[in-house]
Amino acid sequence: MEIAHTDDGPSDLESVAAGDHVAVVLEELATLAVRQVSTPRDISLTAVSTLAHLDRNGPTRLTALAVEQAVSQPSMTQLVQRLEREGLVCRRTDRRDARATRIALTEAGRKLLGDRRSRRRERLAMLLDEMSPEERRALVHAAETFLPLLHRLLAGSPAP
Amino acid sequence: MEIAHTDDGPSDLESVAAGDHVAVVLEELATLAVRQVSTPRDISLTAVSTLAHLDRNGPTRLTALAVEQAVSQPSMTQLVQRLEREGLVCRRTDRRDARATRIALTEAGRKLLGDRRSRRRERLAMLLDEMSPEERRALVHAAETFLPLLHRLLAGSPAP
DNA sequence: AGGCATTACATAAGCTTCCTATGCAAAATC
DNA sequence: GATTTTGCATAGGAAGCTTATGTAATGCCT
Repeated sequence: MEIAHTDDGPSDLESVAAGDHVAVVLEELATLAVRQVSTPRDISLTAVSTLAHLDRNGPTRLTALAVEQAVSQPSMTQLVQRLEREGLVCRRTDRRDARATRIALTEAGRKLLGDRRSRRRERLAMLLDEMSPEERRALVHAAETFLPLLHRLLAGSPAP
Repeated sequence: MEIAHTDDGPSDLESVAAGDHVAVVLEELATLAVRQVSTPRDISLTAVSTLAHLDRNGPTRLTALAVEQAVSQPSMTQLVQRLEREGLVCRRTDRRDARATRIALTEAGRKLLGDRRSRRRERLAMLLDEMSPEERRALVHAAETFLPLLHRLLAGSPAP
């Protein structure tokens, strides 16, 4: 293969070496995350993520939600129908555009998010409580260092 | 709520504070990982993970694979049938136990894993190549610090 | 204003991957 | 040797996603 973009030969070698390290970590990380997240207790990942978006950004159009969650528009239609049936969101027809509907979080939806957050918070606190204060500080620091770098890394990554 | 386990009051408070930080990072991490991973390019996550297990551990019983991947036995039966149809694994009946079948990786399966790895390796190297050497080193260091701590954190976590 | 393309969403049909319930043969146990 | 257990297969079904298509409202253009 010929990756001949610029003249940074040595940098490229370093990148490969670093990649071997990072790849292992990323793989494990992905496995952990998927194991933790992709086992829906009662509601799907996309559903929670959508509710969270509505909580942060207020009423949003269906198509915008689909783009945000990187799913097709029909998928989001289905999801919203489910969430509406469960009383977690409600639709408001846009006054200015009779085609569009603005999806909004209901009180029940907000409560569900809150409950999930506090449960996770408790659980995490219990786990952290079993670590020593040094470990805890180290974890917080490592997490805060790692995340922006990971974002930086994936910044140039094309959409999957 | 009353979490009155021992007398480590101040530690508990610290845990909650740390948890708030870590939770944000973990959430983002999970989102990134899921976005990257759970979009199967050509083969499902469980499939790849199963192949990887076979590559590391050699021929394995179907039930053991199911436990390993945390799916039901029928699901694993289906998955193995698919993988077999695609020529990625083969079944060998156990000589000592006529009920059992040992699932083994074929050459094609090993090749698929290798191809995936080298592709990922290239991609990661390209991404890392756009970072400065300092950023690269920082990322490697952060990753290596973060992972063991995360493992330590999840050690006491019950199975989801 | 009328005609046409575009936009926002809904519906239909199908795929993948998982599940539970059940069946059956080989092995283990008594 | 009869019964239970184990290892796997099959049947039937649900969740969540997809593409293809339909429909109504809007914007644009002459």
